[in-house]
Amino acid sequence: MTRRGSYAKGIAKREEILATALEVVDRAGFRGASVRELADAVGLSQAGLLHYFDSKEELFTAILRKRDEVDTSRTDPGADMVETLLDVVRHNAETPGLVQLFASTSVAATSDVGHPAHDWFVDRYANVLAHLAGAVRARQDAGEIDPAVDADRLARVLVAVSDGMQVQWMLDPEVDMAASIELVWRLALAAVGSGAGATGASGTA
Amino acid sequence: MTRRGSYAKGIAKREEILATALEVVDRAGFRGASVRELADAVGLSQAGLLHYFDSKEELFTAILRKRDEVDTSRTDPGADMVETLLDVVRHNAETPGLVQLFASTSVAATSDVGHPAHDWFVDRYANVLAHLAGAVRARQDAGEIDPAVDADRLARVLVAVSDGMQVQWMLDPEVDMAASIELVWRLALAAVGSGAGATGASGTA
DNA sequence: GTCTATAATTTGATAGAC
DNA sequence: GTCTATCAAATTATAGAC
Repeated sequence: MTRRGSYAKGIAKREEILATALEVVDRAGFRGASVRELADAVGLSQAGLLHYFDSKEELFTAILRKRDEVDTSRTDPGADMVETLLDVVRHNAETPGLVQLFASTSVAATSDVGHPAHDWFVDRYANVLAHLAGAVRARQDAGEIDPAVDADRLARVLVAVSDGMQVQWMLDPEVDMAASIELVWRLALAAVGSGAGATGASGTA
Repeated sequence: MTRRGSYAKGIAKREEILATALEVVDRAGFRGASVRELADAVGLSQAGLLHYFDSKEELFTAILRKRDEVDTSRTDPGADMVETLLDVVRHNAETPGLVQLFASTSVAATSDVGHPAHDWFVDRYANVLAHLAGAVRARQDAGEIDPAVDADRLARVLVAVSDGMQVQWMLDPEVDMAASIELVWRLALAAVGSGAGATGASGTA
């Protein structure tokens, strides 16, 4: 019954800690918080908290993992992926601390191959991109998006807008992150049959 | 002749240091580098380097400022702002260290009002957004972009794509950051007269 | 399983000689 | 103006008592 990487570590309690940590980061924000701060917040000593996680990075990554889990369960599995993305982004606007944690961790982990969360981010982006590209292709098949548009590229744009708007939103919480994604999507739908996909290169990267 | 904030600090030498630091970060990368590391690289002791900058954050911000300066001088002042953005982003793909430094500093500074670089980022984004929105409006006046599209919002999208693609590019340097911006721009131009601007809210945020 | 205590570093910043 | 030396603080991680 033990899970890979967390053998003998009291999984139930671990989950409980993560649930609490999620709320704490959400409410109190994340300002490069230390393990000790988070430990205090969840009602454990620093050593007590690290008993459940191998390192600081593993701890914070676990929180992000948990966040994804919660988002997934809150979200309609049958919904269009773009709608799901919009839903998650709208929800993000109510969890500043998690946006902060995600933004800083994503930069740290993606820019360092040795970071404990690097591989997780690789998988996460690959997964989201694949789903979004699928949604784009579905619209292309339905004749609603110009088939000349590179679906993978448009998927990357949607993810980039989601990530990039977080910075602008942190600078000014009045900014509507979801509306930016909607604008891109609307433009893609409106540009059907206008040759917007025309480009020199045909590669996807 | 002394400048605000750098009185009695040997401006010429400071500039020389920044020029070197720019190259160093560019070449050697930036992995949350310490002042000491950078000091070694520019041929000064840690104390010697901090003689020219009030703090670590001020130092790294100065590097980013310098980068902008160099970009501005490398760039055609009369060019369309979107073309300029593309030019800068294409150039970024050749300076991984600076992208890394920018990404992590922007997250740290925007998420913390007390960060020494916070105000600079506020100004920087306001400036870039204003220029891009102007470029959008020019196209709208020329009938090349649907006037119903919110120019400020499209400007935010362009900036968000630029920022967001940096993360995807750090995960995979094969990714073409500029091509994503081009796609958005092409979609905007292609969607003219198709009602893509239609939306419930009319606010810009 | 949780805590106390502490190890082992590291870092930014300052004081003061030269 | 630059360096050496050092400070003071903070952090993660671990060892070991209970």
